[in-house]
Amino acid sequence: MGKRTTARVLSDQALRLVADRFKALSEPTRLKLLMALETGEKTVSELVEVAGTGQANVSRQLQHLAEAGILGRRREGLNVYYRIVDPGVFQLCDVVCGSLQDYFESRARAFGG
Amino acid sequence: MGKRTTARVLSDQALRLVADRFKALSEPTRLKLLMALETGEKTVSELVEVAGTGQANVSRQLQHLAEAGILGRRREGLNVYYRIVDPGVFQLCDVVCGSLQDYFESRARAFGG
DNA sequence: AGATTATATGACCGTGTACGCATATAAGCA
DNA sequence: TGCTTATATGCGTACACGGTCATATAATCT
Repeated sequence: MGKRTTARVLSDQALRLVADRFKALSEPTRLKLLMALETGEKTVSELVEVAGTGQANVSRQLQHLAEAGILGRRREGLNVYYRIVDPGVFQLCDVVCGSLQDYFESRARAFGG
Repeated sequence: MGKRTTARVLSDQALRLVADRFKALSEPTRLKLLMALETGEKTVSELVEVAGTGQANVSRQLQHLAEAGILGRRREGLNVYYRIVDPGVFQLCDVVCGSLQDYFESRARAFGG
């Protein structure tokens, strides 16, 4: 699987969409919420416990992720349950974690690790 | 490959690193530069042609990507060549593109596509 | 109806950053 | 030494956005 010889071509509009997807994952708070949701749907209150920030902010970040097409929303009485609807998210995290591991391991070796 | 039953656990520091990686990919200009580099290393001038923005900005965005560990830098005379050093980048783009495709296709079906 | 609980939203502040303009640095050549 | 070209950087501006506080909305119960 070498380098491409033909350029990947995406319209500016498509590029904007891809960039927005990445932007949705570019904040620790949102990543923390996603990790908490990996084991199943949770209410906003439950997520506030985990997030380490206020309820208003959690509500906003959840909305952000929902608008990005990553989360789904379901009301049940007083509670609102959020859940992951885009299965690709954790694949992305795995790839990034792998890259970071490679990155730091190579630097560790550079110092005689 | 179903849902995890045990929570993914990443320290706040690790979360920051992952978020920063995603942030590096969260701008159309930077994505455009990466796509242009997929077929091989290029000089800043060549990249300015593609980017649709000024030389100063291109230089900055390249630096941003280099500091994120995604690009490498090599000087040769007057020119500076940038190249991809993190092979995971395009895997990430592919996953995102796949997710977006699923997303819009499901919405297309909702309108009788 | 009113009281209570869960969630969302308006207003605001501070910070980060993309971009453009001008200028500085680096490298090669006369 | 200048002169030219390629790249980087300081500065200013505009804007987006995370976070907090206070308040609004939604739903349930008495």
